[in-house]
Amino acid sequence: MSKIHFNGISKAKDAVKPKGNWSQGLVASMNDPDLVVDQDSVTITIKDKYPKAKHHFLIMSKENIPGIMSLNKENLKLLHHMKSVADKLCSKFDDKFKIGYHSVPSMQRLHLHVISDDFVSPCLKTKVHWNSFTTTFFMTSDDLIRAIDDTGSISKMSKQVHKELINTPLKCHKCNFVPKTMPNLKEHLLSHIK
DNA sequence: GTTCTAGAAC
DNA sequence: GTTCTAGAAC
Repeated sequence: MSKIHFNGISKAKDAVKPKGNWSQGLVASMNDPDLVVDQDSVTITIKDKYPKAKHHFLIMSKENIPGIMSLNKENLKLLHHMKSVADKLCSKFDDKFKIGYHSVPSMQRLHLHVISDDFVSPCLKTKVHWNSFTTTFFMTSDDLIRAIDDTGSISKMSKQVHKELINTPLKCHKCNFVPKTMPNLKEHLLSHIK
């Protein structure tokens, strides 16, 4: 009887991932000409790589602000400007839009979601996706600016509330329909398209 | 954030 | 048997 020995070659984990991890994906997208649609001295507007609706953009800060938890009153001018950029972008379309921030963002770098409220897209797949835009997990730009104006910072959402919001039972955002499954919801959403 | 997929739900 | 969800990813 003999033991099997690893020879050291089997674990080549460093060779597989040459670049930064997934949470830096948006920063990488800022340099992707296929995704950038507009920019000015302080913001870059990109198309979300995995759009959750017919139109889904991200207004990003060029300044390295990690996320909403890093904001303070010195950023108020920037926040108002980002909202202004979002409004101007929306005016190019007939669709109704939601403009706001995720309470617990997954990706690094401050980014404002600008998303049409049809939510018809192959990339919308999970309950997490749905609830991140249709519950209070989605903080409107106006509410976020008001919070910074009032208190000077964004209070961190508790793990408990985060979990509850993300696990909220599916419900249509436009009517009282309660779908049983995500495919069920996606089919229903088509009925709200003009 | 996405991909993959085991096993729960149907 | 197929659909769908939910957790790991070294």
